[in-house]
Amino acid sequence: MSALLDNLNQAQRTAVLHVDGPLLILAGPGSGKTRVVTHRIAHLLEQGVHARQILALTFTNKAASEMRNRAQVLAPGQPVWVSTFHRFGARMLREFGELVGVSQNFTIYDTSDSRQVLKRVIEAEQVHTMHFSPDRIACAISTAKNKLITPDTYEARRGSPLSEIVAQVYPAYQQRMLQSAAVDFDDLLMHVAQLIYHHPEIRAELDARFRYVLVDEYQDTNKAQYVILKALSYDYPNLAATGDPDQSIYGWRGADIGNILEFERDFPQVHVVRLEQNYRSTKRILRVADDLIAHNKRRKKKSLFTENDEGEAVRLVAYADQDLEAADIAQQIRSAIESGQCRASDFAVFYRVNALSRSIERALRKAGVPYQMVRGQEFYGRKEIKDVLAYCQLANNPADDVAFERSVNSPTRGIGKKSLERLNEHAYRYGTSLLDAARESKLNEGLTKRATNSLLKFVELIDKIAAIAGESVEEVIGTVIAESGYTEALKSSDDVEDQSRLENIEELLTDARQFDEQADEAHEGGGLEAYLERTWLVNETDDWETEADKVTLMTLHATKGLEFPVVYVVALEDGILPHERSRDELEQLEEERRLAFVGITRAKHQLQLSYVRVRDFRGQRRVAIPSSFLMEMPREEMHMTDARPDDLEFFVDDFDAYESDDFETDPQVSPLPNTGERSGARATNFPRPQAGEGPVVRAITTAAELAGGANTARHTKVSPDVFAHGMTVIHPEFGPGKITALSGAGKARRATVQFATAGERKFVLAHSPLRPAQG
DNA sequence: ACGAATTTGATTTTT
DNA sequence: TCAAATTCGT
Repeated sequence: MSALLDNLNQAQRTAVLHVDGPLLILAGPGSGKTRVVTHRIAHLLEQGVHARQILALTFTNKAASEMRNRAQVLAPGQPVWVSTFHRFGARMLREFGELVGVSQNFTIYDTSDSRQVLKRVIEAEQVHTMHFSPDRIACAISTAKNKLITPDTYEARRGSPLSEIVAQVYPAYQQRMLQSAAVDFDDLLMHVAQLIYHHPEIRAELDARFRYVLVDEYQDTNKAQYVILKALSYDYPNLAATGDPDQSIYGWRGADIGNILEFERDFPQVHVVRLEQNYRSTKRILRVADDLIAHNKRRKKKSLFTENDEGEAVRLVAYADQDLEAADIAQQIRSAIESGQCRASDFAVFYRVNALSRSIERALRKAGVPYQMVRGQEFYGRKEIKDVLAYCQLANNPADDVAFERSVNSPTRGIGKKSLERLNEHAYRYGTSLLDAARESKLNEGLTKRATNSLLKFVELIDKIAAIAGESVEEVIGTVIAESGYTEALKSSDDVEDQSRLENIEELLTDARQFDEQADEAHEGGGLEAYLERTWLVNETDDWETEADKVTLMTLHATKGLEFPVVYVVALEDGILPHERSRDELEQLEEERRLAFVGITRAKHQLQLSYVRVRDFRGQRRVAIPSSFLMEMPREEMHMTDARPDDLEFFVDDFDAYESDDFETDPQVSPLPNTGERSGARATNFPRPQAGEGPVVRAITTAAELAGGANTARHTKVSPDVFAHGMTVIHPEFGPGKITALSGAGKARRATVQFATAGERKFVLAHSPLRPAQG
């Protein structure tokens, strides 16, 4: 017992020793939250609480396995159920789903699958979607589900065309999903909430079953999750929520920060514990983070402190472009490793969007520094993997029309669009699944002999797979591969892509084998459905090798809960962080600020923030503006470096703006001394907006936006529409050329130009320096 | 019906 | 830039 409290501070002990009644742990970054939670679990067990009565819920699989493992160490042999919300939902639905219309063998559709369904529904219902994309509609449906608005309770708001469309599409979509025995991610929560709401006896049973519920990252819960948690904490109100409003970064997914801000109102008898001592970062890193987050209006004030060292100044570096940014970071890491003081795994590079990883990757590769990118979804999301799994899915759930459409003609068996249309008609008329429609294809007059034959053979194959579904997963998938002809089609192709597809399928088999072995060892779980469920709810992020000695590259969202000795956050630029889509709304802007906060507070000893003057993004070059967040950090904690290369010709040539007022420094602040650790680097003033409203840096954005991009100042005079096929044009670098192809209009207008000396090039005209030749 | 070729359009974050 | 959608040719 006493061992459990060793090395814990007062606040932490209070939390660990809390047994009954609601508990709210407000845990700042690096405050030892996971430690407290796991120790509390161990303490509960010591107090005689049965392991089965404890339920710990997290958002990510990564967090779940971390917690599970650490609890395992403290209390060996007492298997506490640690699960993600979605897995928990899935488990509940397998048990009780029939009560809300969900078949026991349901399939979980990922975003692209459910998007597919939505498109079909829109088509079938002949809904006029006006200018709203399926994405937009899907998003609205998702938002509704997160708020527990069901198809019957959804009401179109007057004056909102989108909501009118949703009111039409949502019920049809949901019906189609249920018909296919499929649920989407949001359904996993919504159906459970519905279940509990409509069946008080089940609610009571679950409340009693899970007497002690622990929730991690409570600030990220949405309404559905909130309702479920409350329902599980009614007769036994032992809900322990951990979270930090300042780390709420999933508002866009329906997370309601109000849940944590109002926890005390929801549970008046709550015991609140604040963990404010940080054990992770240096004083200076923490002050930078703290100053930044203090700019948020909607938050609970916290006083973060640490007894750690003062530490080095946080570095803020301005680079000329992303390649220099990447190269310098790679170089820094490389020399630190070579000096023997650090391992590659001490370093992490964070960015706002995945697309920004490219230059970093390239530079690290070039510098010979090992790295790993943590990106979700990749493996199970690959086409070939989904194709193979679709056979299994269909065998497990014959109503799964998405799986049917995916597998029926890959590899191609002569069942094309027309035949599928016929099948769909038949299925619609008789209210059957596509698989059953295929079974009856002899009765379907619209089908050709050839198609009928293929379909019957396909049905036979699925039946065969279904028959052996009880065997090991490896065997099932092996059968699919052997009998579907999928790999043969790949083997006979000489496309290099297909070669790697084959390898991926091999890997899938290995994965399945491992799953079988694990299930065997654990004497539980296993089976095809369990495996499929894992592919639906688990991504690679979860088996990210923490052990490997590699630099970690990840998006800011993926960093939550992690820490690294040295952290780089790149692209602190306006429009990237904060992201451009969050510019108008204060709430969203604050979320971006929290995102930056989360990234910064991952750093233990060293932190470098950087931005770039010119960024190539989505194939376009833009003059970048330093993030406004940089102005909100305390400059006395930071060391500013302007890493301009000595030769500036390139930029002077291409960017008039570069030497203009736009980046002029604030004369009132004296420059920091140059420490000269990098050649060609000089200390400079912090770029700030000029006084008064409408700072000059802003002016660029506006101009750039007006012209549909940057680097247009010199070229705006030439409208893209003056160009015509066959016209002779002049390019400042490539010289004269002839337009051989044109497409698009306005700022999207593109041209292919055959140059006399430089060969063929393609341009987006609005952003190119091309001009018609005179005369 | 199929695959190649071309065009278009869209790009945050994740269970 | 890159993937999806559409058109085109066989």
